[in-house]
Amino acid sequence: MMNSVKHARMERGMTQVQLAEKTGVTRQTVSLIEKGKYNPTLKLCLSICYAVGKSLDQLFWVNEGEKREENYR
Amino acid sequence: MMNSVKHARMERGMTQVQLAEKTGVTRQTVSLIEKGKYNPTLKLCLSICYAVGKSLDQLFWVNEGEKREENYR
DNA sequence: ATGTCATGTAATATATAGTTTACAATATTG
DNA sequence: CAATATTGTAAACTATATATTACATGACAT
Repeated sequence: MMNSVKHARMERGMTQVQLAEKTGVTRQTVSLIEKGKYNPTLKLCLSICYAVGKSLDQLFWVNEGEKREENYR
Repeated sequence: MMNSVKHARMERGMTQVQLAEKTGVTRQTVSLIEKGKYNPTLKLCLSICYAVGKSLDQLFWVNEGEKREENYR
């Protein structure tokens, strides 16, 4: 469950605590999401998007060698 | 929690049952998500994306009068 | 009319996302 | 170095996403 939340957050010069406050969630939750150790809710994903000024695709779409289905698009 | 899952599914000529099977989830879950009554997991959102051949932004980004934060982008 | 098919929805149960508290580890800065 | 800020992580708890079973309804054939 890789994502680019950490990169986007640091671009904005935000700390995990600040992002957590802004998204109404705990610092631990932010940490685990950045580490890819859990599977956030869509609502939370959107909150994070708003907080760091990125879209869902920019933050959570896995472009690399990830397990995207072969017959996509 | 509006989204365009239903529209995308019908474009593909899929039934709720088929989408449910393809995403490894229950028909009821698909129904509730389409009705906007539930807040799916990122993993499930991605499964749905793959199944109907759309991106996260295309399916789950709320462009309309939704509560997107004023200072986005 | 009757028989499927696709969908909406409710009740109860289970898995897991997110909280709380707490401590450790690693920057970072004086 | 010491002091402080930032992050990683663990255990026990709470909230909620999802499963299971079940019933109801409308569409559309036959």
